[in-house]
Amino acid sequence: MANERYNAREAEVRWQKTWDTQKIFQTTNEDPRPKYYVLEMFPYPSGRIHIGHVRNYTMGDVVARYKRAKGFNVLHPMGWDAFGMPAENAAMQNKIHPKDWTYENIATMRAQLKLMGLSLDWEREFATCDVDYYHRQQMLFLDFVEKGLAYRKNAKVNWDPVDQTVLANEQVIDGKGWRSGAEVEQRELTQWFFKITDFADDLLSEIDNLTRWPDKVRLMQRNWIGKSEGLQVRFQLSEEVHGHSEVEIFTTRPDTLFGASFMGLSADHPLTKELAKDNAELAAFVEECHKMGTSAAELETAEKFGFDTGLKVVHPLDSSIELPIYVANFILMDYGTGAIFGCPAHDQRDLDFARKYGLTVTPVVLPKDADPASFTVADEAYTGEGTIFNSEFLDGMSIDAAKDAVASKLEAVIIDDKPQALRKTQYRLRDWGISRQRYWGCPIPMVHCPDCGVVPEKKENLPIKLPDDINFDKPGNPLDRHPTWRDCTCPKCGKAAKRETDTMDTFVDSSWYFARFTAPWETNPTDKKAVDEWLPVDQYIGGIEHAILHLLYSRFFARAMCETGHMTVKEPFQGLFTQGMVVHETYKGEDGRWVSPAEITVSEKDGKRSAVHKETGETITIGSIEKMSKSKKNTVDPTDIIETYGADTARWFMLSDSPPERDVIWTEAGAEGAHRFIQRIWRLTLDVSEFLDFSALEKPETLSGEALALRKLTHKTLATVESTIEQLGFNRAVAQIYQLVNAIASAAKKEKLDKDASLCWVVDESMQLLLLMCSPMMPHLAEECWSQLGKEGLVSTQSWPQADSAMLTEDEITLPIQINGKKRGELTVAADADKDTIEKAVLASEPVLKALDGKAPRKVIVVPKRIVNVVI
RNA sequence: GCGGGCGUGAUGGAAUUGGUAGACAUACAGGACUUAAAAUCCUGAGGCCCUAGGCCGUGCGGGUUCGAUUCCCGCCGCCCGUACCA
Repeated sequence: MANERYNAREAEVRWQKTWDTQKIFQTTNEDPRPKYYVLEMFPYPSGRIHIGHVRNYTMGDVVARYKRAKGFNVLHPMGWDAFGMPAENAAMQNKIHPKDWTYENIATMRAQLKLMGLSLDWEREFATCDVDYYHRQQMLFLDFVEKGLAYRKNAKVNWDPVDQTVLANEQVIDGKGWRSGAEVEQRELTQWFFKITDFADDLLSEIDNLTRWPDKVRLMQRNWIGKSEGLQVRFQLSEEVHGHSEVEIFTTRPDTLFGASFMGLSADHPLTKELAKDNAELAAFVEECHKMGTSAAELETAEKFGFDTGLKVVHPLDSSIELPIYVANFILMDYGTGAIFGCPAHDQRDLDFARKYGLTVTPVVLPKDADPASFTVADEAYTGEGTIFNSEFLDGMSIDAAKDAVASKLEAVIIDDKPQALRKTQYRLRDWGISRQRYWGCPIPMVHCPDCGVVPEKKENLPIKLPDDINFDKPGNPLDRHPTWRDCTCPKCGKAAKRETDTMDTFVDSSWYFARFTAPWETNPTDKKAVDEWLPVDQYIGGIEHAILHLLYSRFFARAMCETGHMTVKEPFQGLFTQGMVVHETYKGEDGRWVSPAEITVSEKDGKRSAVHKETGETITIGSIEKMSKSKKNTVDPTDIIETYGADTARWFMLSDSPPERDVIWTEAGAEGAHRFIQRIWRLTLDVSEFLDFSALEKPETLSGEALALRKLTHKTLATVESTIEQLGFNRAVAQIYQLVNAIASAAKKEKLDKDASLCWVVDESMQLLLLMCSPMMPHLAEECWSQLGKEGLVSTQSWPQADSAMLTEDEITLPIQINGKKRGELTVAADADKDTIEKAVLASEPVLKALDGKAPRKVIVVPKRIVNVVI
């Protein structure tokens, strides 16, 4: 065995330079070969790359390199999702300008990424905070305004009354502002929205065609859009109040109308607002409702409260019944009409509410086999199937029939020239609020003119640049208090006017960057020819946390960009893969402070792992495995890993073991194991280059013994690696490669090779195929070994090899024999043996004869090429 | 609360998608080489029972099936999203 160690640090930089000077990863739009667009979700420039990035970008890089070898013109770009709150937080805490902070981070992270040897086209790089980029985003915004896809309306925000500023949901902790600790209030502001609901139906139905998306993501998007068929019903008030004579509700369960025991209004319902004007108690209740954050999780887990208005509505199907009207904190103004009827027996929230306020609970859906006389609902609402009862003319109907009967009946009732009820399709999806009262985002290019109102800025006046001379000494939006930035002239009448100071949600930036990558130099947002050729992205890779919002917003943007003539592809991502997180153990010192993995040494004794501080010797407690985070200090810096072991080790480890869609635990041992394997391939390469006389190799006519076995294994491995990479099952590809290396290593012994010329040829072929297979995953090592073996050119530019189909078939196969479903033996038969032959052989086999003991089997199940089961 | 997912040896996981559970790797133990260590190579191993051999075993409890890690129902635990974190 050769002893020279592979010097990854030296070799990796050298090969990166070679790829760079030969520009082999730069992509031109004019290339005639079939295109393949592989994209990983671009990073937020938080400061340094983390292992999660390494995992994400390695996966994409394997696909990019593999597809390049397969003959595709591959687009594999990189950029920065560079606007957002952390830059402003850094500005407040460290007195650094958000722009400087961001671009410094980008420089650091770019340098880190370059060490990984990713096959990226860096010529196309941009950051969303580049004026060039947000200039084009402002153009898109104006086009959206023109098409009615952007508009203004009121919406609620989290308001910090002490800091006098709008808070993000994550800045609200237990209902209090994170900085001031003040109780957060809901406030209404006029804000900009994108009309994503215009596309609700298309966004929903096209999910069916996203066959290369994970089912779970498709399901989540369907549920998010939340299409439901229901009935909008007008309930008449028993007496007119403030000019209101009725309240309209939306329900998906009109079949349960006879189980209604109350009506519920949102705290923001127009009637609630009217009533609160001269009802101090109600006004106080509404204010109480507003002392909550705006996030759904918070609203829905909060205890349910109601306020009895004392008003009544008349039951639409039985005028002798009157229902009380409550204002309740769990009814959202955003969904339906902001009013509901409560049927406690068949809705859990309504039931909780009814129990709290002592309202009646009348079941109207009878489960199958239940007794109508005794069926009651206690603490759990019945939401299942059944037959309608306690419901007059609906009794005995199925749920669906009753829904239809109620709809038909109320449609026919005319009040004030309008039917009392309308069948309606409702979506849970709401329009996308994009206004942010922050500095570090894309300015919304609109002007507020005292005479003309809200007017779009002229395109020729774009870009509306962010001013640099700002500070974060005071709370609130620096754009608001900038001495001059707001001042402008009205694009319509030319008089003095003010700029909009809201900036755009950073999700806007990431909703079209994939389109911009196809022609980042273009003066328009897109080069239509380029974008239509490159899109959709063939393989998009990123975290599951983006399953809904980012992906849905991007799908909306593609549609909106189609409507405004910027492209014609409406589904941006044809293939989607969601990778898991990288997690790590946590460590705590004696005083309970978090300690980073770099500060400690872990040892194992008698199966018990313990840790001590490297410098102080202090005992360290090993804690649970958690998502890597700065606050818990359980992060691993990829640059440290690359300096210690090299980029290929980091890449290989991130692909090994864990299925890519699942979380992976970063362990030092795992990294060392990956590194040992890299050294093993290098030693194997040195051995082979020493033992083989490459000039004397000749393809043998026939193969037998170990040479045949190795060649079969090599080609089978090639076929498997190919199919697993196609499925992004990298961990399985890795396991196959381990096995192949074990086999090559045992064949590549000097004494064996000296005796067997055909084995020499097979080993040479196996090594070449091995390196080609490894190249997408460990590209630097593959180059180094390729050149060590004296092969021509760069591995990175070789074509993907084709497996020899003659090597993939077996003459004989071994079938497991089961008796009563348990494995009791094996049977070797010809691969093409038919059922009868197998059955006869099985019945004559030793374990079966023994188990049957002269009796006849009850049943024999033969699954060709799989298994035989004898039932006794 | 709601929506989605995951759970297999000491550990990461594999299992041709209903057909031999534990491939491959990590950690561990023993051996070889070495003055020694590292590296490397070889060997062992799911648990239990005294062996032949057998029993148990894929979070827990049920079900469907000749056969279930895989499908169905109900629990438990953890994770993601929940519209202003990105």
